[in-house]
Amino acid sequence: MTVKAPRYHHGDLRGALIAAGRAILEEAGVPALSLREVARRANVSHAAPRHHFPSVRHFLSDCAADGFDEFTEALQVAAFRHSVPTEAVVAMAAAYVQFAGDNRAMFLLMFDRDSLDERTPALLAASTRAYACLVAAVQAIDPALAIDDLDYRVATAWAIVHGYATLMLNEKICQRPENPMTAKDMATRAMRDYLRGTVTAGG
Amino acid sequence: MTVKAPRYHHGDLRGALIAAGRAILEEAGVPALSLREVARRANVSHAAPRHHFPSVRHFLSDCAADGFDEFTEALQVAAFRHSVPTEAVVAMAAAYVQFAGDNRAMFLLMFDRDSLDERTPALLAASTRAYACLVAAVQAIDPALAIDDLDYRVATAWAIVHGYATLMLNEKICQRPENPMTAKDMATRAMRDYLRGTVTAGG
DNA sequence: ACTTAAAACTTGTCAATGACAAGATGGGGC
DNA sequence: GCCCCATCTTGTCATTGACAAGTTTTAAGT
Repeated sequence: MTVKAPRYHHGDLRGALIAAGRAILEEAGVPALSLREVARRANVSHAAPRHHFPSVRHFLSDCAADGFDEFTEALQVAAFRHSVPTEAVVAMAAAYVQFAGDNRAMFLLMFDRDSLDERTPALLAASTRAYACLVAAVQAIDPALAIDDLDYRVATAWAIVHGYATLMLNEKICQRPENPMTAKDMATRAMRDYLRGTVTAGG
Repeated sequence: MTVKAPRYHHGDLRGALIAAGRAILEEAGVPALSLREVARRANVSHAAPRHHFPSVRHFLSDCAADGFDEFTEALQVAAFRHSVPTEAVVAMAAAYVQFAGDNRAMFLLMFDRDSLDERTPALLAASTRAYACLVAAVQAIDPALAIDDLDYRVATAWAIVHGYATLMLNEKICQRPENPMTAKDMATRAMRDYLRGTVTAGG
């Protein structure tokens, strides 16, 4: 990174704003994030973001799109390490909960419909890629499965990991400190149990 | 209800404020809910709520406590209709997703840690009752289960229904309109599959 | 019954926020 | 070399949560 003299035209203010937004999310969570705070971090006026994002909703949507991209990357890295389809899905489950724990505020934002505009192109594309990644992994277990059964299996696998992630982030899981099992451990075990129960039984 | 002449002292402003808050939640969702709007609905000044709730956080917590009470009631009604423990848990799963769909904003609020103060006595008590209700239903399936395995089973059952509920409320489920399965249908089926896989296999 | 303290409710104020309007600046197309 | 317009600015407004200080009613004590 070269030292930049402050110019009237930033050069890549849009990217800088998103980076600032993500930094705030990571450091202080969703409640601390405002367009004005983002502008302060980027050393621009409070109205500057408006020329790149029509509303705070659109700004958050583009931040979330960034998050979905990294999320998808993490899921794919986990899946690609395994050639057995069921093990790939189990690894994805672990990566899903891990990502949620490592990126609490971002994860909550990504699935907070009320704060986002789902029609934002970047968010739509990124979340679709993440979903496709999940579908592909589940379908690889049983490629000939009927479409309705596939829908159900994908939804259930997703619900298990998303439920664990959400409950964990809201401190509803692992309430007994003497239990060493983490939410990630349990989610992994749950995914294994589910796949064992349905796949071998011909769901 | 008798016609009330407007008095300086409301009589039960606290209750009226919570009722107003719940009405706003139902009609317009979380984003529309503010203490000032609640005060307007109750025909009191903008500072009146402050004498009953130290902050908006505490107000929302007491609203959420109300929600948890009705939630627990709905779960128990569903469970009590079945004498077979596994069927009771399956019925609770259906009731869980049903409640989330019927009370979207309230459900989202109930599990939004960032908006609540979990130490609020009413909320703490109400959410604990809901959790105890879930634990009891799952434990009834296999009363002799080791504590760690029970923890895991409760968490997984919870994650399945909570995952389905959360994904449904954020419009991540049932994206193909030609699939007639609702999130509630799938959650019920998933709970059945999970219990069949683990319970008969001896956890 | 009368006094008085406190609870309940009021108006007024402040800083922060999102959104908008209108002006200043400077880079790129011609 | 000149102008256009994207980019960034300052200024403003309504809304919100929180707080301060004053007013009205209830209720407790004598």
